[in-house]
Amino acid sequence: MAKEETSAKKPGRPRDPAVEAAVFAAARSLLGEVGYDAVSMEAVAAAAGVGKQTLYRRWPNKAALLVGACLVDATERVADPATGNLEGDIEQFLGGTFAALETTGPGLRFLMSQAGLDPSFRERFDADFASRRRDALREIICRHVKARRQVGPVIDMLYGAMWYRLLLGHGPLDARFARDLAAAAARALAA
Amino acid sequence: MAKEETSAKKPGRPRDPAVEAAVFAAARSLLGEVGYDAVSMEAVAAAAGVGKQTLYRRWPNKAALLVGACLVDATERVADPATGNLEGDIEQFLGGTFAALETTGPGLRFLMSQAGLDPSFRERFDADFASRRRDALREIICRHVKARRQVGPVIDMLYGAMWYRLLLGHGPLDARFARDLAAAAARALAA
DNA sequence: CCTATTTCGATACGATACGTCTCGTATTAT
DNA sequence: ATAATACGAGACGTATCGTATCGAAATAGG
Repeated sequence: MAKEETSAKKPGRPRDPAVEAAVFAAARSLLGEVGYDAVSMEAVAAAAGVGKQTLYRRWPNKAALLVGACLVDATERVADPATGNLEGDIEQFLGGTFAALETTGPGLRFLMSQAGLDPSFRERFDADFASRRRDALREIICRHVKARRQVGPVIDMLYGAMWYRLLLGHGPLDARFARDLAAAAARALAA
Repeated sequence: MAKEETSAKKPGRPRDPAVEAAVFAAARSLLGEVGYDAVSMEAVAAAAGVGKQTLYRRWPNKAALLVGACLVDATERVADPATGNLEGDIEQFLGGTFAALETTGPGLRFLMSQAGLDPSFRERFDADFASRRRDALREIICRHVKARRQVGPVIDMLYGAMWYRLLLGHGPLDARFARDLAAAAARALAA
């Protein structure tokens, strides 16, 4: 065990370090354009300028490749809001989150879909990503709200509304939606 | 136009009325067991005891068949609430919806995941299933609420919270959650 | 310098599933 | 009786996944 400490003692030709970045970029681009089903491994290989066997040498299957490609930049950063009141803080936090989705939206939508399909990935995705976002929003809300009893369901409603629109695309994720959600949440949390 | 008034004047052999129910039952069962991708049309045909061409004679593709199977089930099993007040009606509608998820939850989770992966399926799933469920909830809410402005976002929050928990599994979809959501929605919609 | 080992791009290959097409049979209206 | 349609069954073409193989290139060890 623990043979990877020096990271390379193998005799043969080393792996090209540029392959992974090229493959991930090609995969994210294709995923955002046509969706998971329509992304073929041959298209990824062609767009990245590599052979198909190189893909299967590094990733066990198509899902693992695309999950890896989307996970590398899923760690988005949303600035901490400070408007002074509950509704304003929620609106600013959601607005920043929605703005980040302009670039990371397709990848995150794919990751959530994968979470719905794969129970083991679901656990990791919730623990490493989704639950941390909920905690960030919870901390903002709890600055203003004393009664913590209703905070949990409201957080699920806010993030749920975001994912619902991200997954189905039946409505925009824009500043107005952030304002409407913040207003509804503030009324729901009012003592 | 409007040829379906008498429902049948065509010469040939009529369609077997038992086929649709058998196909939908087989499709829902397989969908809950193995997931969208692993459900093959040949397996549905075999489980329902029909020929493959019979499936393609009635549904244009696999996606339409599975969406139809789940839509029929959802509309049949969620009763129209009549408690007399907004919060009670929402709670009863959500409670009935959550109860139906005990059996249909896995299948619906697969369908929503597929919607996130496949843009063309996303359109069909929203138009044929999700938007109809939103309309059903909207009609219930609009019996009590005059100001229609905030109804749309609140519907996205309610159904969003349901799908969020169904996909990630970080919290239960039980009667208490239905009550908490109904209470929050009623406060958000209060004039 | 020489050999073993591994990666590289390229491509042939088997397996699987969608959706179409055909076949012979059964059932209905005219 | 005839035309038209639905039925179960299954062959067929196309597409994609994932595997296997090939010659060339790159690296470590002797």
